Amino acid sequence: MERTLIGDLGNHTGKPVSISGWVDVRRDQGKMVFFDFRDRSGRVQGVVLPGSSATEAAKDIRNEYVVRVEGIVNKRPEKNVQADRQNGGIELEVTALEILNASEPMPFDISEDTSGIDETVRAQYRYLDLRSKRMQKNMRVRSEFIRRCREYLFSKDFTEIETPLLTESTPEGSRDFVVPSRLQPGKFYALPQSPQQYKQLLMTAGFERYFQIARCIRDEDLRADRGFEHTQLDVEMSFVTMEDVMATIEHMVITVVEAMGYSVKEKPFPRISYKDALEKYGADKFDLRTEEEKEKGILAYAWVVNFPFFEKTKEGTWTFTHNPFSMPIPEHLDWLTKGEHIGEILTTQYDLICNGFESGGGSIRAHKPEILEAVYKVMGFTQEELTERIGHMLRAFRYGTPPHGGIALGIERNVMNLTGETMLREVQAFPMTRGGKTAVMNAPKPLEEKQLEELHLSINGLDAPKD
RNA sequence: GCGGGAGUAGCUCAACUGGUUAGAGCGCCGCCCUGUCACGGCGGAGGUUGCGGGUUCAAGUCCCGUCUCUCGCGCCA
Repeated sequence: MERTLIGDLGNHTGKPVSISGWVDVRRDQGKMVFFDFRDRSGRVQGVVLPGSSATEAAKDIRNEYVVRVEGIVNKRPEKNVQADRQNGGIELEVTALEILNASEPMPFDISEDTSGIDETVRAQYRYLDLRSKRMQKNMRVRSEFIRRCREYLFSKDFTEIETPLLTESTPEGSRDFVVPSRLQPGKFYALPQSPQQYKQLLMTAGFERYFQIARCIRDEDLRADRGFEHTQLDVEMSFVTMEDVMATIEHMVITVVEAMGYSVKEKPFPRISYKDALEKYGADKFDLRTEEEKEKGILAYAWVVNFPFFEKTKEGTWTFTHNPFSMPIPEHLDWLTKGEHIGEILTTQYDLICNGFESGGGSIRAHKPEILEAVYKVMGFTQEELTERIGHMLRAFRYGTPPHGGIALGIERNVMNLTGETMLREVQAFPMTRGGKTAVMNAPKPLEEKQLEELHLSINGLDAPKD
């Protein structure tokens, strides 16, 4: 018999069906045994009546066993109807029970919110943690958010393009994760901190509208809302102004979150300058919701603009505040190329704020070599240094690179706002611990001697603990 | 790298100023139960108190070291 999803059983009243799934809970009454069966679509109560051919099997079955069940969908007797529950008006009269796989007792209770369970235990059994209702919901919200963004961007003629994971170190970025090269002894790849340079090169390549669900990897210490790996919705567009990018993204975000059933506090999104934000809220991130709106799960977006391009370092030299590949606002372009009023130059950067988090950020980019060069010269790079670091970008800009700009939205930050989670790990399937240990698997680990040899590496007296 | 919190049964926690055999709830195992829905009742098993030293007649408790988890700071174009 063909499998019916539990969520669809209501359409099969009075008929024989077969379902497959997990035993959510067993309630053994002696002569009668009740089960709640669960699959991806929901739950239903099963009854094994006295004298049923399934009675013997029912005695062996425990919670979280995987079973195939045959039975008849019956309407519940009036007094047993559970109106507030899925399938509360029906139950499955079990005629056959097949154990597809047994299960040991759960190491912790997955029938309720697991956020109180020790993180080490949750990480070790992440596949069980993910069975819990809240984690299932978080992963599904994440999937739907990504799906709807994709659909929106496809509808606006964007092309989805993947960029390399094995690449070159980012100039002046955060610390790189590096991968030793086997074919080029003593040389290393860096994992991307973002697809920034590649997506600009895709504008040179003439795609005009690009996006990618891009993994970004940075070797900086972890926080509740920050991991080694995160995913961003990376977007870049040609022939656009700040207004064009902001309008596109604003419309996408509103379309996506409203389709998911959320309410947006203010449309169009309010805008505030960096200077005013600091004066008004004391930070460039702020929460515009009232207490009541927080409870209702309303999303309060805002744009922050007019950031300074440069700031002084501790050593007294200049560095960029957001992105060295950005363009200054048009009125300040002259200052940049002449190297004047450095501290007063404003960048085309726009940050999207939502409920107190930075939801995304982007800018109009430098698309002419002399502008990018000017930025690096302000930061004290010599001609040789900047040729070494960004020569490939300067060259590309000499071959008809169109004016362009873009943005990146942090997927986890956005899903956190949608689900009300405050921990990054709660919206990632297999997150790391704060000490950098992977969920379930035991990475990082020492390499085998043979692997080290192939990579032309030695542990060189490095104290590598043996597991 | 720095500072705070935590580590006791499978899970969540308790155990006073150091003092009987380290307890409870849930879970687990066994028996009973024909309408339960977090079913219920009775009984039972389960502990290297993270690890290693030290002080003491006596350490879960005090001291030193160490590991792990976690929150924050530094860091994070």
